[in-house]
Amino acid sequence: MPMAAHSPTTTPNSGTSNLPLVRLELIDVGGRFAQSAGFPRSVGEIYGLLYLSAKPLSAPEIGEALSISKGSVSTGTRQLLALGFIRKVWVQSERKDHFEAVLELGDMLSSAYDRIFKVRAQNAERRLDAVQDSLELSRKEMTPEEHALIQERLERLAKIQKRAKQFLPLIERLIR
Amino acid sequence: MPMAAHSPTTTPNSGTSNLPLVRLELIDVGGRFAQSAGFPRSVGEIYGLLYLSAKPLSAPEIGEALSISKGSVSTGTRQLLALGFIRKVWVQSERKDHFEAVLELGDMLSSAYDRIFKVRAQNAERRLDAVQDSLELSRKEMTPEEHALIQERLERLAKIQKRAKQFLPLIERLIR
DNA sequence: TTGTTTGTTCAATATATTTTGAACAAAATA
DNA sequence: TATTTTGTTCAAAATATATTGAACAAACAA
Repeated sequence: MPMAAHSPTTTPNSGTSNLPLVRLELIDVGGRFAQSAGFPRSVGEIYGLLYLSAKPLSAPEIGEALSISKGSVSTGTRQLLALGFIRKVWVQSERKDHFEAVLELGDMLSSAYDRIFKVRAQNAERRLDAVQDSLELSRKEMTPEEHALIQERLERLAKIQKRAKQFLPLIERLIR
Repeated sequence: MPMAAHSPTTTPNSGTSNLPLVRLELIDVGGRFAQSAGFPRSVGEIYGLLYLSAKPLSAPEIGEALSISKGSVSTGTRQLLALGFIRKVWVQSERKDHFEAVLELGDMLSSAYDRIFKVRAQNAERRLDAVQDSLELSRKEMTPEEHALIQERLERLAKIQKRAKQFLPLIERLIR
C-alpha cells in the first residue's frame, strides 16, 4: 500500500532469445532494482544480462537478447557507463563496441552514491536556502506570528538537513 | 544526465489560491522530494502545505489550496497517514476531518525507513535466493564452466547483500 | 574520395502513472 | 425514517516516461 506499487508486469522477456532461466531471472531482478531506484527498467536489464555473461557483449547482441531496440541499447549503455556500472572493452578483431559488467558492486555503489545522493543533498540544501530567503521577501505580506511560525519550522528542516549531512559520509565509508 | 531527469514542470500551482511565496516554494520542495522518492508529486505537495500551516486543514481546504481534486486529496492523505507523515486531528465544532503535519521529521523518516527500505531489503534477499535455486534447476542446460561462473557471481551478490544488511541498522540508529 | 559499418539523436509512438470526477458508501442530523 | 454532509473508490482522461526506428553523423576500409 505505501510504496509506489511497481506494476506486476510481464515476464522478463518473451522474445526469441534462448537464455537459461537463471539469466532471465537475474535480468528481471536488475530491471526491478533499476525501477525502484528511479531508472528505466531496461537499464537494469542490460546490467543483469551483462552481469552473468561469460564474455563481453556487443550492442546488437544485447538488443537481441533483451528484445529492445538499437536506440534503447545506446541510451541504456550510456547511462550505465556514466554511472560506472559497466565498461567498454575492446574485443579482438571486432569493430563493434563490447560491454562488460563491473563486478565490484562496492565500487559501483560508491560511484552511484557520489553521483546521486551527494548531488541530491546539495540541491536540497540550496533549495532550502532559497526558501528561507523568500521568507524574508514575503515578510510584509504576513503577521509577525505567522512569520515566526514559518521561520521556526524552516529551521527545523535545516537541522534535519545537517543531521543527514553528518551520516551520509558514514554510509559512504561503509559502502567503499 | 545520469538521474531520471525530473521534468522541469510548471510552477507549484497557478490555481486561485493566494498563498505567500514561501509557502508556494515549500509546497514545490515537497513535491519534488516526493517525486525523487518515487511518490506522486501531489503527496509531497500536501505535506509541504501542511508543514507550514499554522492550523490543521480540512480535505476541501487542501484541495482548494493546491487545486487538486477530492479524490487526489483522499488518496494522498491516506498515503501520508500510512507513512506517519501526517496526523488526523479533531477540530472543535467541525465535522470534517482535519490534517496536520507531523513535524518530527526524524520520526517520520524512521517510520518511512521501516516501511520502505526494510521491505525492499527483504524482497531483494528472497529474490536472490530464488535465483540461486533456479541456477540449480538450470544446471543441466549448461556447461560446468558456465555453472561455476554464474555461481561465483551470484555469491558476490549475496555478499554485497550481507554487507548492506550490516549497515542499514546503523543508518536506522542515526535517523532515530 | 566512395561505400560500408557502427553509433547516436530525437520526433513519434507506446507504455505506465497520476489525476479527475461521478457514483457509491458511511456517518451524522433532523 | 429521509436528507444532508463527508469520505472513498475506480473507470476514464490527462500527464509523464520510456522505447522505437528512421535519419543522421562518425569512423573505418578500400
